Amino acid sequence: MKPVRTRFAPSPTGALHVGGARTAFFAWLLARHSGGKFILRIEDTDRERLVPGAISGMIQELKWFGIEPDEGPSHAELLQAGENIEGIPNLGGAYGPYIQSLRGERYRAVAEDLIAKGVCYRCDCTPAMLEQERNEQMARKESPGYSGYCRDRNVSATAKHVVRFRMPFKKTVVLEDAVKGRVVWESAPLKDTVLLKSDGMPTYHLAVVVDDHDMEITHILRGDEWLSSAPIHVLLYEALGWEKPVFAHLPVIKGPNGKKLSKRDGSVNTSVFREDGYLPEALLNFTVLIGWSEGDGTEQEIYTRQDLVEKFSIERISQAGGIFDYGKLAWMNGSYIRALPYEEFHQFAKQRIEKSGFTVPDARLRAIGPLVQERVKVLAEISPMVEFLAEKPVERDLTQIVAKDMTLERASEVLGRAKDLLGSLPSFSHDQIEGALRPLVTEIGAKAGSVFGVLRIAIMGKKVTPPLFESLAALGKEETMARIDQAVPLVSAAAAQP
RNA sequence: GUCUCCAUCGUCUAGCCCGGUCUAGGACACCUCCCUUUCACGGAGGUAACAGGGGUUCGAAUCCCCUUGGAGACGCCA
Repeated sequence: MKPVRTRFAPSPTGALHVGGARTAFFAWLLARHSGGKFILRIEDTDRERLVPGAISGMIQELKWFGIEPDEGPSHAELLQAGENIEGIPNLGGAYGPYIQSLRGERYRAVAEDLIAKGVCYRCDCTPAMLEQERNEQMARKESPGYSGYCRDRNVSATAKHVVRFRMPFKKTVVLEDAVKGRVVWESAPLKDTVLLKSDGMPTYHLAVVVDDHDMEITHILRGDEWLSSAPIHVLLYEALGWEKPVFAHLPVIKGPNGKKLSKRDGSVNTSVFREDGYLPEALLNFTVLIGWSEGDGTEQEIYTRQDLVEKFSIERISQAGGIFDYGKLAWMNGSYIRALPYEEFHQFAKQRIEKSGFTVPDARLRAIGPLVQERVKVLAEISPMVEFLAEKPVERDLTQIVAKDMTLERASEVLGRAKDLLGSLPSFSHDQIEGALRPLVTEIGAKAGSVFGVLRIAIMGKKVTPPLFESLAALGKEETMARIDQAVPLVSAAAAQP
């Protein structure tokens, strides 16, 4: 049994997408599960769509998820490709370079070999010719594809040309896919695909086959969208006399509308989820569960990275695509946040507050933090929830005070009484505050929610806040009294309005 | 248009390969109730699915065929 080697092979045309991330997770999980290697390879053969910084970005995003490839672009390679290496691990490995644009010679050599074998041929048709051909085919309602005009023209190697695969006229191509099962194609409609572009760069089809072979990849895990070009790859392996790796085509992740997940559906880039305050463990857990299930009858939904590594298997990958349910992700993320040791949550809270541009004394935050921790689903919700602790003026929407059993007049009374009650407290603990305020409810004769609601608005400026007594205790007596004093005239004035 | 893949609650899925134990299980969401100072958390219930039609069989969510629906591919993009 050969040691397992899997790879994630993104093209650096943008940021890491959750779909791509899940492909990476599956490949990484399989490698870790079987004690094999996980390789990162960059497929940057399209010079036009290349986005500077994308390679470093990919590596950083994977790192955020706690995934560091066993092999991948070294610093030297990154530099050659014009990438930044600051804060980027120096991967490297025995099968490099791991950036395809650095391996051009190898592909060209294989292409020459293929031409010599008669499997491929040179073609000098211009893009304009091809487009016209395609349009005519479409007009005739035929399936579009290259006619094979240059097949036997022996186009000179010195002319500007591409190299095409000579698709057999009649051949049955069979792929035993690890998730889809046996898939069969007839070669005829497959057409003569370009393998080497006129700029000397390989297309995906050539590069992927050559690299997976050269890098001794044993399992190709990739998105469903590649299934239709798999027969080309199978034929290439056969023509080259190379042993095929295991293919596993992963079910797609769809948006809520059932179509391919796109920015319109919500966040798609992992960096955006990070900024919103999703935890990497939660996002990983969630995405892995789209298209994979343990399936032993347990009701488990929350899996640690280690659980996943132990339990993952290619056999349990499902065939049908799944919709990315943002709501369920939010639930799961909240569950991960609640499970955090408080100190960790505290640090996250401090970072978030700092980013929001206000300051909260650490003692105040610490007093209320645990209550906030069980209330947020994403880290971004922390700041608005603790903003009342900041040393800055409170903005109050007094209209929110009014309820079925609460008027502004009565609110004035509530505030006046609360001021007396709280003001005479020797210490400002949760119990003391509750002891003082509880009797006020019966005294006023309104629902507890309404009475305490008045205090929430007056002191914290919001109707929905962490629990009142804890909040006041966190604020401290001095600040609480000051805020009541500020609110009293405002409420009286509002009550006096017609 | 051609090719390929897919099809269990609204969503993620278990069950399907090895038909009976499935009056189809879990989770998210939703609804009700409990807890309760708001919001959450937690707890107890509830609504909700085998796409349709034919076979095969004593028996089908499970096997076969067809239909329908959905998705992807058909580029000197990956």
